[in-house]
Amino acid sequence: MAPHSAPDSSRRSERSRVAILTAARELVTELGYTRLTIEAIAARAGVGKQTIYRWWPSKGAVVFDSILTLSEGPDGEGVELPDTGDLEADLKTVLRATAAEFADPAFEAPIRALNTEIINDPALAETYREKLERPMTEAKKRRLRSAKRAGQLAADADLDLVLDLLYAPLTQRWLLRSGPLDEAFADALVEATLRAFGR
Amino acid sequence: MAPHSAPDSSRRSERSRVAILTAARELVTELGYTRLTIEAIAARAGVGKQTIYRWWPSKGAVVFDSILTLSEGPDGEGVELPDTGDLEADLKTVLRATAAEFADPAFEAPIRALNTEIINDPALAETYREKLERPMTEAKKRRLRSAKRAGQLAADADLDLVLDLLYAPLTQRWLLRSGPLDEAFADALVEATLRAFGR
Amino acid sequence: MAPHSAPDSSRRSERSRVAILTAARELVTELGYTRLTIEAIAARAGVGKQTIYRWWPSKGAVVFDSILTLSEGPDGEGVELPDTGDLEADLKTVLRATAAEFADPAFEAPIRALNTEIINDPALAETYREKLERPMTEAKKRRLRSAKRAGQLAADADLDLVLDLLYAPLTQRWLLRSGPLDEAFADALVEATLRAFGR
Amino acid sequence: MAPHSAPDSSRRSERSRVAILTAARELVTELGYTRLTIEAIAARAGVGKQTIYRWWPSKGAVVFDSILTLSEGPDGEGVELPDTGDLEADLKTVLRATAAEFADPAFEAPIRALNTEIINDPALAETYREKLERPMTEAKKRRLRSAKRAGQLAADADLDLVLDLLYAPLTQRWLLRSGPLDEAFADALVEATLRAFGR
DNA sequence: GCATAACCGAGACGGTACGTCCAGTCTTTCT
DNA sequence: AGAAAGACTGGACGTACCGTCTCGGTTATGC
Repeated sequence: MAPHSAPDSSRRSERSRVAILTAARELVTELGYTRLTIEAIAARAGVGKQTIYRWWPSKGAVVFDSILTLSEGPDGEGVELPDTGDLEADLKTVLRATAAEFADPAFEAPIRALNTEIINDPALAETYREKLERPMTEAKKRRLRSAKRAGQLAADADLDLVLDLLYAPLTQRWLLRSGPLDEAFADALVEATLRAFGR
Repeated sequence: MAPHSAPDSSRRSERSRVAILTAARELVTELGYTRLTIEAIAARAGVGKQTIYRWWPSKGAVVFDSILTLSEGPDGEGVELPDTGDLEADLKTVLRATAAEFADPAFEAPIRALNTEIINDPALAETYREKLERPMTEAKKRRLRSAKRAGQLAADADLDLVLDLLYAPLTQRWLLRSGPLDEAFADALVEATLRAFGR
Repeated sequence: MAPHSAPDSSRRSERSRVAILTAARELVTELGYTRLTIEAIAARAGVGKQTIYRWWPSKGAVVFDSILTLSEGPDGEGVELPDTGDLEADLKTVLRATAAEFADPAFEAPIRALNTEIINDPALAETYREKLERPMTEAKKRRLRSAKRAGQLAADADLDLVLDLLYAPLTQRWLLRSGPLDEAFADALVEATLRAFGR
Repeated sequence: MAPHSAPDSSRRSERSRVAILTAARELVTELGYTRLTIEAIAARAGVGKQTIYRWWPSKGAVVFDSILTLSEGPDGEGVELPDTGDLEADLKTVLRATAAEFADPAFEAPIRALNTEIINDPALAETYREKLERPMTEAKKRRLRSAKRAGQLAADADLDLVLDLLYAPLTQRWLLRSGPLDEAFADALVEATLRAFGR
């Protein structure tokens, strides 16, 4: 079990912890991050404000934790990308799925909230990379290494750079709403990246 | 001259307008966007709060305008990228410069503030693209079209996609602090992109 | 007009001032002083809490002011005791009236509140003596001096002491509920005091 | 021994009881009654809050009990006033001593606290009269009856009234800080009272 | 050339939320 | 079972800002 989902202390009320995280997730979806308040979370969760302040240092930290619980199945570590043997097809599948996820209104508000916080809070950014991004990044790199072995990716390709080329434009367009986020765009990203690093 | 820098009315006090924008720029650097308040801007500018509310709809709009004045020379439209005839060299120059700008503490706080607002405010995002991004994008595209003519870039290359590949990873790394932002990274981005779209 | 009933500033909202004082008076009667809260006063008065904190330093000060307005007719200074020429009869009238006032539930809660505050706050006690007690004391002394001139009171009687003997036992019994507060007691106080200082 | 000073149960920790009462007495002196909190008492006494709530119904009750222990010698009933045969001299001695006690800073805070509570809590007032006041009152009355027998006090004097005249002005002046509390005042009270009830 | 209306600085106003403190209750662990 | 410890819900505290609203005091035309 991931450590953040366990009580920090044996005295801690699991009931309250879950109620707070649930309320935060709901409210950030309903109101957006800026209009979300600690008082509203406490009220919705049926909890004293002090219980929130006792266990989280800031609104951002609560929301962050509430998002962590979203993306966490029974086995938080077992993320794996499809590997059909065809790198281009697999990447297109994955990027199309990511683009679709960005369009899902249930994810939109929390993820924008998360990014808002991360931009302005280096400490939270560090936690984010550790807890959320790294497992995903590792899974992606495993797929890319498999592609290298299969001769579908240049052996000397910098995997971090490859992932940046694939994902940064997608995230950027979504965050700044600077262009369409359709499957054509996802495909074009994959194709361009593989032109740069393929073989 | 851009309309936002001109008085909206002949009655408007230019002295106050400048004082407010200056105070906003200073305070966002000192405090960060979140801790910045309209009251503090008014106090620092020696201005009544109403004068701010009269001319700007939100804190974000003030900060946005204050950043506009930053990036505006005597002629806001005349941005031009270097064109030595060597696309790769020119792009590396420009991307290295962009990376350096991101590291400048005088730019850091306001630009983070700007991005925070843009993520959460679609209307502001639209204005941002119109006023700040488009002129830059146009200049970049002019340079890329020149490269196409010179046979240094594929004739059918999607210029928006090329620019995304070049700039999104840079911006992303800076915003999320997810990796080093050095000249090697800038160069690698240019090289990869040209491998994908070169010839 | 007494100074405390005028706005401290030309900007001050008379409507709010009166609403706050009225709400305080009502609430102290309904809830008692201890259970009275600034938040409740603000809510009942339809006023922001800050408006209370802007003009009064403490809950005690608000309640005190609200009581001042109680005991203030169109002419705050013109208190006068009856003077029929018969000191004993007049004092009995006045002390009986005082005892009756203590029994009036509309006065009970505020006056207990006032005493609670005065006991623990020397600054408030000073204001109390200045604003509420002194006018009353002066009126009482005027009556006693008239009695001296009429030969009904020893010429060398210490008027402060006489007033203490008359009033302190009454107030004490009421505050501490240490005995009956009836007309017989009031009469006995007057008789004893006149035996000590009469002629 | 008075019941409040004995454990209410054989299980009760005498160590905790004493620690709580001591902490309460110290804290009321240091902070005054209003700023005194149950939490602070528990912390200073090294005791769980529950232990206080288990044995006392309110903050006032704890403070009251802590004051009882102050005024309680090995034999709580054995108070006796001096009886030299000279009533006036004896009363002056006692009233001067009372005035001096009021001036003692170690007594000041607790006794003000006690009065604050008594004014607002009829139940506590009853207990107060029973436990603290009555023994003192009885002792005083014994001395006055002795004076009656000696022909120094009118045989039909209402002893409660006599005591009110002697003590209420003293207590009043101290509580409301309405005048000097010196020996001259104590003497004048005795003299006036004996003029009213003497012979 | 003088009124008059928009703008200005100032700051009080009704509110909302903050982050803290404490009340009084409940639960866990130890003795 | 009582006690120390301390987390819990709840509610008030006093503060900071929000965005709105007067209040006088300049301007700066436009009648």
